[in-house]
Amino acid sequence: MMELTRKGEYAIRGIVYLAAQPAEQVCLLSDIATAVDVPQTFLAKIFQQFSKIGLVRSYRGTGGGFVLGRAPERITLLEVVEAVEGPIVPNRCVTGEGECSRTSTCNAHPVWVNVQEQVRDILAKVTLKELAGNQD
Amino acid sequence: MMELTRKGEYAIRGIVYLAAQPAEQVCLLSDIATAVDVPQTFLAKIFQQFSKIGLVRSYRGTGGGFVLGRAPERITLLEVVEAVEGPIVPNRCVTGEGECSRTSTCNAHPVWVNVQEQVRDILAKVTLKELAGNQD
DNA sequence: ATAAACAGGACATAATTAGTCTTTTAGAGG
DNA sequence: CCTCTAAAAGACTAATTATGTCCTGTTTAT
Ligand code: SF4
Ligand code: SF4
Repeated sequence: MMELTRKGEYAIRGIVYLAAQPAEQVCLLSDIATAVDVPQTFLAKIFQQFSKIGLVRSYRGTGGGFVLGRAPERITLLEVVEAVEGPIVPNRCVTGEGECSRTSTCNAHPVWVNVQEQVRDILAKVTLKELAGNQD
Repeated sequence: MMELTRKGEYAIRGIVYLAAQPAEQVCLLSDIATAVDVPQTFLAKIFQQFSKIGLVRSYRGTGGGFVLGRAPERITLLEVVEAVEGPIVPNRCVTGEGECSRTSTCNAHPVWVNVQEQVRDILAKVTLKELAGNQD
């Protein structure tokens, strides 16, 4: 239960690698994929998602590649995970919608809300700077 | 990410219903399934798993059914969830095995260990007694 | 122009989820 | 002993999700 998918794991590895590079260093997808040991085509999809929401900036053509969208200390693990896995939802009933008719009376519901908050809180407090630290 | 499956949700609903009954009240699977709105054959599988590890006791034949295996205040939500969903593992690397070669140097690893601990802790502090409270 | 590199979409395969169905086993009652 | 009841067990199926690949297009530097 509650397992990060490979996509999520790859996403973290990829962007942490970027965060570990010198600022504004443009990196080739092929280099990142090799370095973090992820299929390049798969990582491409992941970085496209990052790019759309500005977590990374991409440059096409010769000399192109990827650069981190913001300073590493201003990107949290929560953002990275939610970018590719969607919101953290331990049970249907915490999506906000009328997903379960029992929500109003259910004693378990607040527990899941609590789990969601705690997990989000932990991930929100970790930045890419910390994750990229001393990769030497 | 991190979503409880229907099986897990059904498991909780089913055993909470049982916990809400008078002690030693034998309940028919068909009644439980109807009450908590779960396909009976599916719930059967779930209760078989409960039975194997003693969370419930089962009786066959006429007058048979299911009874809670221990007092509701001595069964935690964590036990119930892990019974049907397996251990709570937010990422492969916290299974204990040599699942990822980067574990020893990875800065993200301790974060997942932390997530696991926090979630387990929350679920372990909730008992069936609390979940079954005032179902009137 | 042309080659480098990312973007986007369609596709393929495997694994997991969410069940159903059928047969077997155990117990209660006549 | 016979039969009815109810759970146990295992085989099976359909739908969904995960995990990719492949092909074509677009942008950009030289
Ligand atoms: S925990 Fe309660 S509110 Fe949430 S899905 Fe289950 S029954 Fe519904
Ligand atoms: S978080 Fe780190 S240790 Fe865990 S699987 Fe990912 S790379 Fe490996």
